[in-house]
Amino acid sequence: MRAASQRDPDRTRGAILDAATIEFAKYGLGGARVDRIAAAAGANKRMLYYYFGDKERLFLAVLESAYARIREAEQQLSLLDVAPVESVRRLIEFTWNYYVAHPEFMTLLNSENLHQARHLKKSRYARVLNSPLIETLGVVLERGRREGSFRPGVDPLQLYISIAALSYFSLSNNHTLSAVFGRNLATAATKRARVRHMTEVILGYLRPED
Amino acid sequence: MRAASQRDPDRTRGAILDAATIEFAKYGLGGARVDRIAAAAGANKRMLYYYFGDKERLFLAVLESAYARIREAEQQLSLLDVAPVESVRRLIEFTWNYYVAHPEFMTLLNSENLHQARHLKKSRYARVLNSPLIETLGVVLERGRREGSFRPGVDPLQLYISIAALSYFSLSNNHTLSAVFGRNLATAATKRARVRHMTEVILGYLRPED
DNA sequence: GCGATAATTAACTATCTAGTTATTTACCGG
DNA sequence: CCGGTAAATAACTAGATAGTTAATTATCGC
Repeated sequence: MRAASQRDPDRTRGAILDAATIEFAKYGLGGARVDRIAAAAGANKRMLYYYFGDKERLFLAVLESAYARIREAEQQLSLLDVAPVESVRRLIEFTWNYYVAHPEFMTLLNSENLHQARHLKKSRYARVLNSPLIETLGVVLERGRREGSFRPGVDPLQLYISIAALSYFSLSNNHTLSAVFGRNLATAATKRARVRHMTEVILGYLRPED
Repeated sequence: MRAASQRDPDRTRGAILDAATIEFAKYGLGGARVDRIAAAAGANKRMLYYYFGDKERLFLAVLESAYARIREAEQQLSLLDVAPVESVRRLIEFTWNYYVAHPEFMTLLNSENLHQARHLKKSRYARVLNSPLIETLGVVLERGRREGSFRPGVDPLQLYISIAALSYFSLSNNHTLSAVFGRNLATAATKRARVRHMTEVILGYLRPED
């Protein structure tokens, strides 16, 4: 630990990255303003270019750090320590809770998809961003099948995408859904109903035939 | 029908709306440029303000027309003419195909959600946009339950959201998913596998107990 | 403590951008 | 066929915007 000093590259870089995460999440890549990022970070705008090159590379750094955080959180999940059904339930709830706690992850991904993932494609990190969860989920599905609680032939990647989809869509599109259906879908009660439904869908699907 | 003339308010207005749909879908609200919209529409930029007021109100007009188009397409679906299982299958495939054919619908919605649906909330149209499909789906679910092919207690709105979610997420986030999992999820084969999986998830969930 | 270098600052610029002003022209009812 | 109005045009502006230049200062190894 270095004593607080007038210069601290790590702190400055980190403050810019944090401010950029908030700015990009709030306004998208096109709507984000580098001046606002610098001001929010309490840094001179020049430092943004000093550490990240330009706005687009800063955006990539923001994306990479957002992915790193969700992967880190996923590591805390101990899916192999509990029964398969409980394991899937846990994954669904984790996914939901993570998106609720980190809505910026969704808006950043939306922005990146608008741009056809052109920043992420340049990432030398991309490999690392791949979730090791898919393999673990494969083990869980196989265990569940053997003990008779899951159907056979479930592709873990497809299932993982479906679990993400159910939470992501209802949270990310919550505002337009609420506006169009004329109901507030963001209350505690409607959120609980949504988690219950999603869990029923996935576990209902996984039930073996007969 | 008026003969082609040098002036045609409907054509000009329509050309601006079409160009704006493409521009907003491609760059988002923040990244869209009114000069590009005017140029693409072959109209003087001033006409954009003449017909729509400003950029934000143009964006709302684009959103409203996009919703009107999907609701119109939904009307073509005759869900009550076939058996319940076939009806749900048809809804899933319709949803998928519509998003595939109209990817701009998803990016426009993402943009609007980024801005917390603040444009749609101002819309005097929003109510009308509410889909009558939910009621129809309720009838289908009830029929299926009575004939023994569906489980009881399924909320039609929740199911509709889940069906939309499964297609929407995999298409909208296709680019980041492909980049992160190092697989091309946009080939004809992977798309077919996705539709098969989604259908299995929904119909598997809807199966009655025992 | 000193010289090199990394970190930081302020001021600047060329270009872009949403929106406006002022004017012109096509068209339609009478 | 003409006068009023709706539709369209061109030129402009004030402020914003990403990125740069050039100079300054703190820190660290020696």
